[in-house]
Amino acid sequence: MDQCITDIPRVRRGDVPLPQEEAIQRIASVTKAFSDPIRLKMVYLLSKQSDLCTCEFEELLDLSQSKVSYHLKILLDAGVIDREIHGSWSHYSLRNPKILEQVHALSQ
Amino acid sequence: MDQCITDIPRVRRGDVPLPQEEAIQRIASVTKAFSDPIRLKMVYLLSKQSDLCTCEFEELLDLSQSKVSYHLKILLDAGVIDREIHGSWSHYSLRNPKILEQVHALSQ
DNA sequence: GGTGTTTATCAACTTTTTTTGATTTGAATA
DNA sequence: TATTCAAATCAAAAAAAGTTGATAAACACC
Repeated sequence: MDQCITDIPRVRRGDVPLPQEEAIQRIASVTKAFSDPIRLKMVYLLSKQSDLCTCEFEELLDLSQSKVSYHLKILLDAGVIDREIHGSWSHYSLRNPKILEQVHALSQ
Repeated sequence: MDQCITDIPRVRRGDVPLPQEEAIQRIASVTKAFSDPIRLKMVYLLSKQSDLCTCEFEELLDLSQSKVSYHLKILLDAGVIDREIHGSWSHYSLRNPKILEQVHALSQ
């Protein structure tokens, strides 16, 4: 057989320590928040318009009210966006206004 | 009622142009690739050990062969990793060695 | 050729995520 | 107080993603 690049097996269990499971889960919850097209569009809209309420997402993305609430909650729980309540309205904004650039950098 | 921060409705469909659906989908495929704990660990391992074959992921993460192949394919299809075939072995490496830092920056 | 190794793929199943429509909650207004 | 409006929540259904064990393909070695 062709010589493998290096000897095999080269690394065994325990050779490379992994991060804490908790740290992995935290990162996964954030990347998961960005992994849905609807939520990416929401983040995009917030990067152009720094403050939007639920009904504006409905209007801009042509989505049902419960669908909008569902996705906003995922972004909120992941810490991607913040909510400010004014009367009956919920206003959302990006916690980090530069986040979209960082997401975009992942796919370059 | 409390005065809303601004008049409503403030923005309507078409007011904020969205990126092409295709561009959104491409970004989503990358963020989705990073949204699973197993795949995050794989990327982490590759950031510490620049080249690993399928069976090494099995050993290091204590996972079945088909599960490892399944997750590696998702990372490969998203363009996160590259594959080099040597005989019967498939060797994987990060397309962008700094990608883990960028992923980590998302959750800061 | 026959055997063993590494890896990918497949189909069936399980789990998770998303969607949908209805209901509930809280607040403003007539 | 009754009504209306914005938004969250719920339960059921649908869709997507992940897991599992088996099979297949490609290669090396005897």
